[in-house]
Amino acid sequence: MRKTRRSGCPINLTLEMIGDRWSLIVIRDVMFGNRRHYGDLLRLSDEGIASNILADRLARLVSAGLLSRTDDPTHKQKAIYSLTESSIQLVPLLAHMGAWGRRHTSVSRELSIRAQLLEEGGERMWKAFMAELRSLHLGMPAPRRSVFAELQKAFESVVKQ
Amino acid sequence: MRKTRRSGCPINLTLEMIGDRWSLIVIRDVMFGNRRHYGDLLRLSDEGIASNILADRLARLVSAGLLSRTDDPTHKQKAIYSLTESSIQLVPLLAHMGAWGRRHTSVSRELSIRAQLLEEGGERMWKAFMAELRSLHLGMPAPRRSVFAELQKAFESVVKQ
DNA sequence: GCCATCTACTTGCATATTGCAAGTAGTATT
DNA sequence: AATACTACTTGCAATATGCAAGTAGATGGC
Repeated sequence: MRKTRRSGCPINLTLEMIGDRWSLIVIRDVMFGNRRHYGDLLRLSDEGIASNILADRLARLVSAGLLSRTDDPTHKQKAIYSLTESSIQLVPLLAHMGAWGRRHTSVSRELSIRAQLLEEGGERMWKAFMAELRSLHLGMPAPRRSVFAELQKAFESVVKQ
Repeated sequence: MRKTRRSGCPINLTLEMIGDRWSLIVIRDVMFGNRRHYGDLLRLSDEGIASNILADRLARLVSAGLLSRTDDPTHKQKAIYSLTESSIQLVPLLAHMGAWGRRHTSVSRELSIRAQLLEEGGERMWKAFMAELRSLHLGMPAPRRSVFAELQKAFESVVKQ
């Protein structure tokens, strides 16, 4: 743990919370991959996160209020990780990161189709996606539009090509 | 240096480029503070960056194409660091980070007034700011509106209170 | 010309973080 | 009763960070 914050600048404080190499990867997988269990996050990880790092990040994110952890009723050892309102509000940030990455790094086609859709969909799509995440993770009523399904479908059709 | 990229995901690749605790701080200071010399970045740093970390990050950012380094004609030892088109396109990302930080972390008033203005100004203001940065850093013609001056003025009026 | 100061860094070393591989205790399945 | 799955932990090596001090060359004042 770090002793104290470096400054009161909002960009700095955001970096102190999620500015490391794994926190946003974990949030991304929960958000876009709907991976809700430790094991899913570990084994399906595209980037190959180590088990101790994953455990550490999950604990940190829960204590920072960016994830919540609840028991899975179907299995006494399983825990379900959910987004919180704070992390759902990271959607525009992640969409921008994806858009920037598509332009300035050498992305792969399969893994950037979702970023492309989110960029093209704009604010309207982000709002719809956030409403859907609130239903999936916070128990709010489900919206009509499923951005999640749109993204999955596009991803799968690219993968199958 | 890291061997190879972890995955082709745009969010991951963006994180691999700027997802550490200092890169965006340096870019922020060049962008919003117009700090163009090593010494300014070191001595005026709100977060107290160490000299070796600063040297390392400047070198990395230059080699990643997020900053450029040119000789200062007024002093043979001075170097001028400038934003590039890639880093200028980080403006919306930084604006979102500032907006998120204002809502979800305990920011200080002086250091968040600029984030507030940028958030309220929206896309329109970001575009104007990017045009201004292109004039300051890339030698493009200067736009009429100076977002930089607006931000500075707001910052100073808050500090003087 | 001389010396103090300024310039962009580098160096050495202690501490913290990350990454890998293996292990653990309890739970569910067959 | 044995096997496999669950969410982790542990030990240790490699890497990154942070602090304090040092360096070589350039500039400015006298």
